[in-house]
Amino acid sequence: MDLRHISFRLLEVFMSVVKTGSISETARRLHLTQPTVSLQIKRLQEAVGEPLLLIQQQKLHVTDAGLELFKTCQQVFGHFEDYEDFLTELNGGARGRCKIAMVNTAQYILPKLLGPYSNLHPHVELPLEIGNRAEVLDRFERGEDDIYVFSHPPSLEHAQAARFLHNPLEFIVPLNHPLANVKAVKLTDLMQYRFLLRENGSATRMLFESELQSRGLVLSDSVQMASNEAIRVAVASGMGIAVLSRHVLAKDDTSFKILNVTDAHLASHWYFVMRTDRHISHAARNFLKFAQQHVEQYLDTQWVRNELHNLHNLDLKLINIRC
Amino acid sequence: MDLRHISFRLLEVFMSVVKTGSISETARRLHLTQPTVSLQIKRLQEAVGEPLLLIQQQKLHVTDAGLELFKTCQQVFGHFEDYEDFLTELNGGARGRCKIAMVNTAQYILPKLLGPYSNLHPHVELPLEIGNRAEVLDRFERGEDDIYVFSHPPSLEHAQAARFLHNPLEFIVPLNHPLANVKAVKLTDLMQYRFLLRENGSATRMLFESELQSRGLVLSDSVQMASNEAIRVAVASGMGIAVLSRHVLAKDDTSFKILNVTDAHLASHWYFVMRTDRHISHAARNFLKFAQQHVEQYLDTQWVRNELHNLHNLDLKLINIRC
DNA sequence: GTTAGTTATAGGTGTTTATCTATGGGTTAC
DNA sequence: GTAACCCATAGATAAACACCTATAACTAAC
Repeated sequence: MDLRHISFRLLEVFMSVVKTGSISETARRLHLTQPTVSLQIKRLQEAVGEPLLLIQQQKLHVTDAGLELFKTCQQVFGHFEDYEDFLTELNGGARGRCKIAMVNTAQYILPKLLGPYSNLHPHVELPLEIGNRAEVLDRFERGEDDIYVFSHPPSLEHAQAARFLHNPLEFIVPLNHPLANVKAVKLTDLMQYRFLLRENGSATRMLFESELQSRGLVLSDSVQMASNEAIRVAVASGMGIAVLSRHVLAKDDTSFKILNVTDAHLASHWYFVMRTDRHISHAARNFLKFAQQHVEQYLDTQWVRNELHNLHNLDLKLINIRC
Repeated sequence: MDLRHISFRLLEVFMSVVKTGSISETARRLHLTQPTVSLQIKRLQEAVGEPLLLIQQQKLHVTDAGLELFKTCQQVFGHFEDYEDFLTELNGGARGRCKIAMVNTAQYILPKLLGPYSNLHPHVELPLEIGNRAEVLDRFERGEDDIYVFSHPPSLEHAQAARFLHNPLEFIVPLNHPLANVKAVKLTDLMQYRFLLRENGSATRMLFESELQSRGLVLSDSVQMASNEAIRVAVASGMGIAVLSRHVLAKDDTSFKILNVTDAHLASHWYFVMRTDRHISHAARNFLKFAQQHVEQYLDTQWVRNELHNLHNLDLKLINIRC
């Protein structure tokens, strides 16, 4: 039996012949001519090396080998139907994987969207990668993930990005800090204090430092710390003051004080970023659609800046990835 | 998803790529060139309408859709392997159907062969048809069965036949018959008695009547009866005398007497007959082979005339039956 | 920076295919 | 015996396929 050159079309034709018990009838149903069907069956028989149909008493008769092949075909087509169902789910975004890499700070925000999404589509795998800006940029370079989350979008080629959330920065000081109860302070007032900063390259730090530079200000003292959490706790315990994303600060957290800095309103935005040259999984596409429709619902409405519609010129790309 | 033009070869190639994780390696293994494999995969992806493989970090990576397709293919090939096993059994004659039609008298003989054969190949279906000569000839005409058993072979076109057993006819009389204890009788001595005969067309009767005709003898009285059994019982109960196949008479049956007719040794042979224009099932072929090898073992050796080797120019014919 | 290894693409070729139309032989039904 | 079916075969054609070679582009390793 040599199936190499047997196509599924051929099996379809064969099955129809078995079902109708007639070559002519099959031809009519499949909009073919009778000789075509005759020939197809002949080819199939040659491939199988066994008679499948024969004529007895002027009637088409299915041999044992033919009947068994018919059953086999039923099974096979069943499997492909299952596969088609799988594809449908995949296309509907109900299944698959959406790999997301985000910078540290985003972990205060994104889970609010991921939670509801994951509940809606429990079969979608959502592996998350969290790293500092440099690490996430690396992953982007290598195209390891479907979606990247940055504040301060990287202006790389092959990148497309869209905002979804405002990202205001706040100055925080310990409760017992001299400025803690001052109603309005200026940026220059802060320069004399020790600043606790994230590592170089962090979007928050970049934003802050570029503001300082543009105003010709210089910090008198700074300490580098690896995480927002560490900085928040360090500030609360009096180690210094800091600039942190509003989203990092719980509303009811009274272990520090937020300053009202009247002459500096630092802010960036949170972006979903994707490579334009990579295939975008259905799950990823679907998650973005979900985000577009539900950011207002699941994130603080006052900060939402939903520009995700900009992304939806994503179309399915097949394998020719390198183009 | 449009599988119509997808051949099994294509799926094979795809599976190899998934297994090796490399297009080039697959090309080497399947003795193809790398572009060929590349192109095949591309075609398959177009047919499925979904990316199956993509390149991540310079490595070929199977997508969810690809992996699922791979699993589907495994299943599908599994089914076809099962089917191939089935065909193998079929070809070995271990499975299938061998439809046999025989004339009444043969039912005293054939079961002795069919029993052992059926025990050897329990999966072979052996539907038997039993009828008088005219009925079996009809079946032959319509090609309803694989094998026919006749004494006195029909000289039809599209028929091939081979002997396997001698079929001597015996004259039997009731125990209290005047000739019952006569050592040697002549055929003419019998003409005055009432003969119990099978229906017209029966091989036994044909043989007997042609013998009478050639000798210019005429029966004085005869009664027609439908079965050998009926005749045997009727003879035993004194209703008349009869000519019957030796094989119909049990060796230890003492309810009648076999005459020693010195001037008439009527005999024919038992034949397996087949149509030459019909496909011969593997099971039928196999049964004939079995018969050829085992007639001596299962039938009375003294009567065996094994000429079945004459049949074994049977070769497999595909559907073009009408030729 | 050269080499050896990927994969994709372009272009070419002989073969196979999926079809068709036309025809012939056979059967069934009237 | 004619009409209306059935199926098989022959012959033709355009498309698709299965391959190839040659080449380009990219990466990893030396």
